[in-house]
Amino acid sequence: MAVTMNDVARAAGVSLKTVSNVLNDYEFIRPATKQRVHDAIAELGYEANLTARSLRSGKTRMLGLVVSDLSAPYYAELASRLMTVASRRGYRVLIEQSGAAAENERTALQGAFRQLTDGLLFTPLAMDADAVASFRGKKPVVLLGEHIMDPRLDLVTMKNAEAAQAVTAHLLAAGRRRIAVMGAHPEESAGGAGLRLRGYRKALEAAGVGFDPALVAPGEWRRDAGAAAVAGLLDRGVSFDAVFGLNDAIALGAMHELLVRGVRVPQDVAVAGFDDIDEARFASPSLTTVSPGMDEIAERSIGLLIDRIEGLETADAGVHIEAGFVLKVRESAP
Amino acid sequence: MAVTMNDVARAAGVSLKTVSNVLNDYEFIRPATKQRVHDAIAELGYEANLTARSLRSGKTRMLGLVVSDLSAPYYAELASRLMTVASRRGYRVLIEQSGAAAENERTALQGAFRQLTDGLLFTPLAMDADAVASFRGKKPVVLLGEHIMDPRLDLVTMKNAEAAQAVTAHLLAAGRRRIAVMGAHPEESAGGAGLRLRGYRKALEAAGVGFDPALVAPGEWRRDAGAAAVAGLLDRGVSFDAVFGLNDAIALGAMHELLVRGVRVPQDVAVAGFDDIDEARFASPSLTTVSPGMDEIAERSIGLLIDRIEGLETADAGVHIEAGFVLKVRESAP
DNA sequence: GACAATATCTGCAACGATGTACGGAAACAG
DNA sequence: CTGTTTCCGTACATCGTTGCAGATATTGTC
Repeated sequence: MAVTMNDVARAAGVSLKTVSNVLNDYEFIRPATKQRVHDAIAELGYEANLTARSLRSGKTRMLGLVVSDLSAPYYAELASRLMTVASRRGYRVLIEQSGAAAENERTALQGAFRQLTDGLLFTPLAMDADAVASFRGKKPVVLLGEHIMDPRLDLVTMKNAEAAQAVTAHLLAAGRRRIAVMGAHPEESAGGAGLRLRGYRKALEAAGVGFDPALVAPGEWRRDAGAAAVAGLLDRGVSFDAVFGLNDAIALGAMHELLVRGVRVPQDVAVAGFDDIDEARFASPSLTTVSPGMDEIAERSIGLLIDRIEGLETADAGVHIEAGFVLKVRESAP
Repeated sequence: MAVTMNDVARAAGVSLKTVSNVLNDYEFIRPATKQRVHDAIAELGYEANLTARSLRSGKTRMLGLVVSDLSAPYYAELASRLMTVASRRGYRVLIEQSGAAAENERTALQGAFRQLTDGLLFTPLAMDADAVASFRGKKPVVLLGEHIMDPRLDLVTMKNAEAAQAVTAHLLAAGRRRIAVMGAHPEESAGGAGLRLRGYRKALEAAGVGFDPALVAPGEWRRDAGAAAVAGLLDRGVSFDAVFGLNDAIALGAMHELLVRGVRVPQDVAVAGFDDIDEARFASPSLTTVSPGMDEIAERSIGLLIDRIEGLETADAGVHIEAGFVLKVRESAP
């Protein structure tokens, strides 16, 4: 049987409530009593029962993080940072994988997962703004990374369109004219894919280069999908002199398939990605990409969420935070 | 205010306890009453309060996973699979990053994290068997991946030494004689590094090739450490014709540095790793490595842990499970 | 038809903390 | 020295569930 507050109270010769008051930094306690309580706690090795505390207080001091797949490098790196930042403010992060399925996203917003957490960092991939707004419930939700620009919802995002435009412009500036895009999500309106694609088209337009739908390859944001997309284009005989992967995993998969097929990178085809995961730096050739400021995103999203939870942020409308980006020019597209 | 069991009881015209009994599959309930309760639950949209349930029952239905750093690809991929497997048995996984620091590993074993979980999957990097055994407490702990062969402790591992030996033997068979090893942890006795290193030496011995300490580069298991290790060897003028990274991240970082320096892989130096993370398949050249059967590890470690928690596994001594391995020969070391 | 055995349901206490309300002591004003 | 204010500490109820023990209904046995 674990040591309870009652045991501490008895040992310190005070009431149970006084122990509770000491632990909760209640103002009016004589230093002497406070000391006695602390001594008793140390002596007995008391640790507060978090479950009981949660039941009574209604707070769990856990944040929920909903991503499609934790094995995706971007999410893994993000989750790692989020956990570190959260712990500095005394919170833990509980992760849920949605597999990008609308049903799983809904249960994450409403079900048991929600109960276990005081607030949610949510990466909506299948749900749209209206669905999120109607299912989100009362506890704070901060949308992450994607770009559902809904005035009702808090959002921490990156400059998806601008960054994608910058990458594309970089490829164009290097003389590339037939830039294949990989990882488009045709039936998805929300989500970064659409915005990044928009940035791509805007860059083309600005450069006076025509948009060719044949160069747009749909696919999930995984290495194997990138490889498959390249294989598809090559097999169909579509010609292209650059690949823009809508995220790094896709770009790296694409680059691999190009090299396997004997296509030289960057001489024959330049390759660029999006996210600047650690792997991008160490790929061969190293991957040109855009860094969305993950540290800033982690810091500010956790900050906003906890501020909402603790009532420090009280804006009625959604708070929108957009992190900056940095183009990282490397060997794959100099 | 959320709907409670009491509300359901009132709506169904039964006692609170009967609702509880229905939810806990108590045997003696008339089908008719059971139906009424279920109807009331559906009508009111009742969901059990997990915190209250935990407080009363002492179970959280959460498993703890302690790894050094979730952004390490191996751990990210493992965590993802573990979560999926656990959810099939009705458990969630709460992750804690230890940073490979002994102090953090200890608090994960004893502190608040422990309270929140019914059992632990623990990757000890800094602690040794005795420390784990003495701090582990009463709830089940299954050691993961490393090779603290302690008869007191449950353990799911891979064939570290054998697999490392196989990789090294493969390099030797290809005619490599000066095989640099990267990622050694000199002052660590527990942990996979030592075992993998042992496998390496065993292979050398079996082939009658002398062991050269100058070829052993210490370093953390990250890409940048691999790159730094290669840089160190090259700068010191140490000659070598192969690199064995004690994990894939190290090997990939090493390979990157080699290529940057104009060393051809595999012609001049062959490179092999350990773990078979997804990235290894898509690297260029693709990375020869050994697959430790991650699916099997995930499946069996979760299985063992939950069996312990639920009292289905009652062996007094530690259960030891060793997953098989498969050598994946790819371009970096054909 | 009486008694035991079994099935079905219920009430109360408890898990371990916190919120509210209040009582007594000390400090201060007049 | 009384009355008010400020400190300090306590008792009791409560969060929403489950374990235990028991009450009541139903069935079976002879």
